[in-house]
Amino acid sequence: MRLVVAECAARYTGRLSAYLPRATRLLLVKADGSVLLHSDGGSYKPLNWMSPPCSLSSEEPTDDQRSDGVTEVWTVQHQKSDDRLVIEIYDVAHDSAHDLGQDPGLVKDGVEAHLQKLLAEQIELLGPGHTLVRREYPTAIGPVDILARDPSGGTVAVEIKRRGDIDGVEQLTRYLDLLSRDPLLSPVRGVFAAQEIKRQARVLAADRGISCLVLDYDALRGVDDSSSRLF
Amino acid sequence: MRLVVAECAARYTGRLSAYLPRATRLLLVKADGSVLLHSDGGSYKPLNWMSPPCSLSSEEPTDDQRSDGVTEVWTVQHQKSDDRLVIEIYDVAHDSAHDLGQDPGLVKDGVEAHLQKLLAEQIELLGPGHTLVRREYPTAIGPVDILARDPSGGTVAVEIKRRGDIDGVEQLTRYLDLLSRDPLLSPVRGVFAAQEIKRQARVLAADRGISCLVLDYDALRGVDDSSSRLF
DNA sequence: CATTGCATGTCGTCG
DNA sequence: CGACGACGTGCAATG
Repeated sequence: MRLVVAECAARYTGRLSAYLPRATRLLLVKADGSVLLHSDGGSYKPLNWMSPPCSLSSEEPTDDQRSDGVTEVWTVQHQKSDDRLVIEIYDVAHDSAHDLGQDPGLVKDGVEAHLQKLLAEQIELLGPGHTLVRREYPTAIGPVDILARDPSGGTVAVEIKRRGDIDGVEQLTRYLDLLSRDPLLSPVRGVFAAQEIKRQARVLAADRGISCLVLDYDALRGVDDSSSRLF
Repeated sequence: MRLVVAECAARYTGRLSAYLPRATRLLLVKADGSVLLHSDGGSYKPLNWMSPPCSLSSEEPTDDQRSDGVTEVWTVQHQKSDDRLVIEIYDVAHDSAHDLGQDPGLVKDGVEAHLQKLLAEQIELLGPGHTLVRREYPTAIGPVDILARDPSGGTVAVEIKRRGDIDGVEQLTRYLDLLSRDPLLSPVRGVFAAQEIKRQARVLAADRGISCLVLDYDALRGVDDSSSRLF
């Protein structure tokens, strides 16, 4: 990894065209040739960048550029597309290289997957007498998160999201359309389950006869946590 | 901006829990206190990070940590939530600070906006005799990208995307449902326009009687480019 | 300030 | 390798 702090200007052309006026920034060159231009604020997204696979080449400035104060020109060209980032470098304040080695990578919990597992284990949250058919019930247009039976023999299709948005209701609606054509499953009721359900999603769900179920992650985990069980 | 290259381990807790095992990484501390942990690969997304507004504090390691080789512990706490990033620092290979000043920011072209403008100017792409009513035609559920009239006096609602996905068809369907209730507009036909239209979106559109229009950005620009005009 | 929809999204998984 | 959905999505425009 090479770290350069320098006054620079940059132009990106590819899926769009963008220009970055002259200012002092961090230029981060990774081992795979990818480049990030960071300012001293904003979020984790760089002002401009080139993703791997790409190649970096450095050239001498033209006479015009040199008279403007440019000391070096970097061209970062994407390997598989015509995306290109051209960086004009003026004064360099810092330049260092570091060997980082391979990174073991991030270890993280699932979220939607975890909610799905927990709700499947506590299927009675759908109402008394409900039984699980299966998680990830396959259909022609994709898997339904949870399929269950209610006590009267009807089917319940559950769509689970971390945040319940209008898109999730649309998705569940498509599943319900499809599933209710199957005489072995019909009638099919829909349940939209999420940690938080937006007002618009709630309205759309109500309009389509879909129930909403707010999931309390901590409560679900609490019941699941064997250390908190009494039996 | 402070740049630290060090062997470190990190734990994030907040919307999820994640752990980053011991390895050498870049720790980038911005002026607003935000922190990015980058490895020497991947794309512009850091392995772990804390977004502003947040505060960074450095503490002495506990005896256990010290005996493990930890020389310093950083705690980055988000101001408005309980998101927290704790970084255990082992050997430090590099540590430098730089004054970058304010950044003028990125100047970029629009994309969907540009496509919308170009299609509005070349509305005959919808078919001969079509006329533009207006761009961003307002409705109760949001603006329709383009509204036009066909030669028979019917209305055409156009939804424009850079990439035509199933969501865009759903969005257009909601507009069509709403618009066709207006006797001044009815009948309303739908056109789904994008630079690239996915197969599933195409199928769903066909099922709902919506036409698909693939936009060639270069061709649209070519016609728009005054230098290429003959008149 | 909350909501909405785009993004040079990036990143995983699965066919 | 492409497509599909989730994301600690981030981010700006908008009511």
